[in-house]
Amino acid sequence: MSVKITLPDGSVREYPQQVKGIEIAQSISEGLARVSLAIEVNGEIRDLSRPITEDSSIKILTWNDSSGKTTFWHSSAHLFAEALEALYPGTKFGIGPAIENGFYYDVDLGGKTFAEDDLAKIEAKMLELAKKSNVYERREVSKAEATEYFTKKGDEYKLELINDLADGTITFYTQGDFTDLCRGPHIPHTGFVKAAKILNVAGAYWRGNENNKMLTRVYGITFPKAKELEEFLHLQEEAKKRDHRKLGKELELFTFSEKVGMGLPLWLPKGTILRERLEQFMRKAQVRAGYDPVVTPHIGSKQLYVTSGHYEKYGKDSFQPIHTPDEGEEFLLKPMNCPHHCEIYKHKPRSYRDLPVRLAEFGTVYRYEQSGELHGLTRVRGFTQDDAHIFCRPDQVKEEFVKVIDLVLHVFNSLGFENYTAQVSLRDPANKAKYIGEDHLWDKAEREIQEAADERKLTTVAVQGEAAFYGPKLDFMVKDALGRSWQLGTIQVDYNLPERFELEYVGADNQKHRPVMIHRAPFGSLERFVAVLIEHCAGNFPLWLAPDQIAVLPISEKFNDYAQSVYERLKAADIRGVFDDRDEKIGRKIRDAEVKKIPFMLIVGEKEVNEQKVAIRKHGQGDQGSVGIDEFVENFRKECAAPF
RNA sequence: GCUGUUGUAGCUCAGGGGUAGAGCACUUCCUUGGUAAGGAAGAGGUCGAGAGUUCAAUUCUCUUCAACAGCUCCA
Repeated sequence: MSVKITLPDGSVREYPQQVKGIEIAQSISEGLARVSLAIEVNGEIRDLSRPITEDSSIKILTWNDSSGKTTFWHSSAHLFAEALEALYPGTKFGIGPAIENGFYYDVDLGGKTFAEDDLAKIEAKMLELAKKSNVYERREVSKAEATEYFTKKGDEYKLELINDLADGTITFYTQGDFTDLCRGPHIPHTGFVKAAKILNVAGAYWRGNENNKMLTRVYGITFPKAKELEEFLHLQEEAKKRDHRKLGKELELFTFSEKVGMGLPLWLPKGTILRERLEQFMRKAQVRAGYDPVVTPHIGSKQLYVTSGHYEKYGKDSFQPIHTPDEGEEFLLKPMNCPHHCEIYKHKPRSYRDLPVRLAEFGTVYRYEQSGELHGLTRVRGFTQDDAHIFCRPDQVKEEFVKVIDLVLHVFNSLGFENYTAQVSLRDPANKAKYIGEDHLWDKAEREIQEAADERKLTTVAVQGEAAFYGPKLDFMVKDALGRSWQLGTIQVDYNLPERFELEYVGADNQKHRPVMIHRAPFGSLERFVAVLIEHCAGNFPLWLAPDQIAVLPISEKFNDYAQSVYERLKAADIRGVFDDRDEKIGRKIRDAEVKKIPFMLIVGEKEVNEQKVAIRKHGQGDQGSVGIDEFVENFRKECAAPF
């Protein structure tokens, strides 16, 4: 008996039945066999040591395959656990999966906390055990046997996991003296691990439930070559330099004050320019797309939010009502703009001919985020949404939704955001109590979102339980410099608030009908968008956004008058910048302007005064030669063209 | 909110039971310099806040506030 094995290049080879992955690798080449970590068999990743019993399509996985890395890191989690058990006997283990960069393991250290040198000790132990090249041995065990093993070991977490597994599906993996409950697969042996680093240690609730005990989550990463670890750590350092919190401070874009309150950003003058440029960009795009700007107050009476359902849903977890001298009168800081916009819609009767009505507002909202959640500008307690609500007829929903997708993509393209994920955020079918509204309307809304996304050929991922309480969403997720994912643009279909606010329009049949609402914010919030933008361009903003576009740098005081006149001419041409007339050498002025990431430096000395020119130096690119001022302004305008 | 770590000058950080230090930034003076840091002097801090231990606390203990990492949450 033999099996037909189809390789990734389409070629088919015959092997004896029970052939092992490693043997296939060897038959291809010894070199491949040496670096093989696992094998993909008909889409399933397996140990190289497991026999293949039927005709299959396979792929030998190495470090160059992402699933090869995943397997490597998962096996490294076991190696970590082995090291931990050797150093700290009695440690109990939760789960230890591979993640995007490395792995983590949730452990119960019985009250112990790690110090710096503990981490170094663990790393050393991991490498010591790796050197033994211990084989990861797979063993199928009965539920009873598995239970017995971990009962004896006294690991209640593993027992809980086993309890949820069906008998006959349980496997153990053993390497060296360490045995773990694990479905696998694993790399052949520990010897592949040549570098290990414990990255950080944090708390994590057992099984992600905040009512459970908090375990210690240890994050680590390993590599098959020491040099790759160095490179990884170097990249991490580089990423940290792009952190918007660091750049925001250095470039004087925004700040926080304990006295003002946590999570309440203070926009500095330079950050405000950035923000206002973005607002202007969006305003123009929205006027073109048929939106009407509106303005509403920062507070609204409690009754408004009782009607919308926000009060019931978030009342206890939000800023508490503001009381007036009048007995029983309460106002809430607005957490959303939609209720206000509903009332604008309602101020007069609407005809089907008027729809869609698109009301847009840069609305500042306040949400009482948990203290541990606050994070620079990406998660704050007061922020401004580029919000709008589209009130339309049911037959217009899809068309309107698609138009909004186009607007979001226009924004992302204009700012060079290419690596976004379009996420269809659905409700959690297991927990419908979290949401308001009727099933069939939810189903309809979810369907419409997916159809609209398909129409624009967006690659989407659907995630359950991520919907807003009043409706499903299409969220545009973008990663920050440190790999954390944030929701920027969002589009939501809502059948519920129109119901709650009793919104109506008169149809062609002269009957009253209920409109549908689309909530949408292409930036999401200005704060978060700016944060991600800062990290995306590392503080080197596109010219049309840069707070300071030019710096005029006289070579000595003698040329200050000419430099000043140059600066005034540029200012008159709406070019933003600084005039550095400090008593410093030109090298110093250049350095300071470079550090501030100012796109253009205009250097003037004796030569430029005589020729009535300016010497141009571009940020990061050095001397560009000199030109007349009018010529510079003209070139600048071309280069500065905003995407609107 | 939870677990852990951290909190010293505007910024980045050192120090440590006897009321504090560096570099950069800032001010003044010297210097008038051609493409990434010229020189000198000066000023600047209740050592996050509150309480306790002590003859003495910025240092030790507790509480609290904030930041950071992760978890949980995110209209």
